[in-house]
Amino acid sequence: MQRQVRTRFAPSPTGYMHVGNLRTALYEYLVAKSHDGKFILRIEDTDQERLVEGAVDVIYNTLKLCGMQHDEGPDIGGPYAPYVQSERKNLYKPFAEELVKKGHAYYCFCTRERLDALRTEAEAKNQTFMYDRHCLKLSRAEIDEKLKSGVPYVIRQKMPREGSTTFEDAVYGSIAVENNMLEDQILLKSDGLPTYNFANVIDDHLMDITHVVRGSEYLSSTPKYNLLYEAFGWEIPVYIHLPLIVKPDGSKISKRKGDATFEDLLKMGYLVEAVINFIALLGWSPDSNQEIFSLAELEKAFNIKNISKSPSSFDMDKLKWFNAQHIRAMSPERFHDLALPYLTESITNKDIDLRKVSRILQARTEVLTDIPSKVGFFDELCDYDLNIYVHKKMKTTFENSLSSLKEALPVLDAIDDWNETAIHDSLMSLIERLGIKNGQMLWPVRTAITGWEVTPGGALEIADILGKTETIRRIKIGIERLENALSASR
RNA sequence: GGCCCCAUGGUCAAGAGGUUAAGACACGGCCCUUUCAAGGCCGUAACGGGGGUUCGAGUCCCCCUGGGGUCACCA
Repeated sequence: MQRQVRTRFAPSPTGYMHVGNLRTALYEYLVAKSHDGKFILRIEDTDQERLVEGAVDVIYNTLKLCGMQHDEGPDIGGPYAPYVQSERKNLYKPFAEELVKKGHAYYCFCTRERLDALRTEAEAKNQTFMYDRHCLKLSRAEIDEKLKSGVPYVIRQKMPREGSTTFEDAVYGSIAVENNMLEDQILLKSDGLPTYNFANVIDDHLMDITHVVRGSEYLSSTPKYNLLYEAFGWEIPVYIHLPLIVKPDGSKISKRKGDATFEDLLKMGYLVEAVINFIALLGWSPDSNQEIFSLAELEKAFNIKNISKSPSSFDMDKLKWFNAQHIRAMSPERFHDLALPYLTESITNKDIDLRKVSRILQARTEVLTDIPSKVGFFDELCDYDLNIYVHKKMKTTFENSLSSLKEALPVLDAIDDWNETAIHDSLMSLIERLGIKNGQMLWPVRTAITGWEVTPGGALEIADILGKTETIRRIKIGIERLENALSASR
């Protein structure tokens, strides 16, 4: 019996969720769920200078919205509580001290000033700065003395000087790094809190995390973590480093550069499930050619071996397509619920049946925010350029448009039970009787009742939605305007 | 710059030595059609370069080039 798979999403509360982070969360969730494992949420807030109010709620909301319910976390507790690093603050120091005793770490009393000076100096010489191990040379007595007199200190990891460290990654394979490239990184900060680099190892071990999933930007610091696990004699987790999601220009998606966050995408009219579907396929591909996935389907299809190594770029066109696919696939009821707030932005006329508008819109909507600009003509008929009556392919002119409208008027007026079928039947038999092409009747009618060159839906659907009175009124306006134009030109 | 990673059409990507090098987005065309969509059909378009290994290389090795990541008392 193997250990139960446990993954963890360990964001720092920054107040927003960018898509790279969200994808990491998704893959962590999928790795766990595809193995019947547990998905844990842990908040990494050891940077006291970057605390953001309400930021943790953003994380909860996002996971909830996406349907990636965590099995353990700060809000719901669990056997490894607490799940917030700042609430675990007292737990890390003894581990750091243990490392000092074992000779894998040491106290460092260097001031920031000294470090900064060293760094500046190195930069001036165009060298890579690396801590000079100044405090490693301190004697036992000197250390005790400084400790006793309360000199601020940090604890640094002592890296081996020789040899190399190798680690295995489930997607990148075996990676080796020369130990002399590893800096004696800080484990415990002078405020007593651990750095991410330390806390993450301690917590992953304490919380029994079996698979560490994170972005490939952590690849280069992973050897240091391995050394830590080894120093403690702990079992090393499976590492799953994910290729980066980059922008179309190839650069990293970064916070603070105005790149769209998950929240932004929702505001832009994208669906949660479309975003999830899209990012699931950025860096992973299924065994089949299937492209449209629900979260539940992803849980079944996901596997670690199909994660790719190369970075992929976030293509809004493709996202838009996924969004359109999900919109088309949903029930008319759900689409209507989603569309409603956008519809009411440009339709205030209470006589318009918004449910019917939704129906003609569903196949024509790629993002929800497209909606308001598509339906304004329902609300009121604006002034329009008469030239739109003239359509080459429909073979329409001012003259035959006018005559079609005049013919249509009494026929429509005669309909008692105004509905799409009745309108259809009346107009179609009229067309047959007149012996003209459908377009020669329907194009002018649609033009007259909308005033727009392009509309969602055709003459019949729109006439039905507008209602008899309004349809007739608009056709009369069309007739009048066309007559005026024709008599003026004579 | 040091170290690490990556490299198939514009984009996402299949491909695990022998394929006419899938599929999708975007783009173009055609069909359907009362506009626009949706849908259907068709098309343009790729293995970065050079050396090896092999009967045979997109697939394996090396070099180059290009791109990215990382070098904090941030995570």
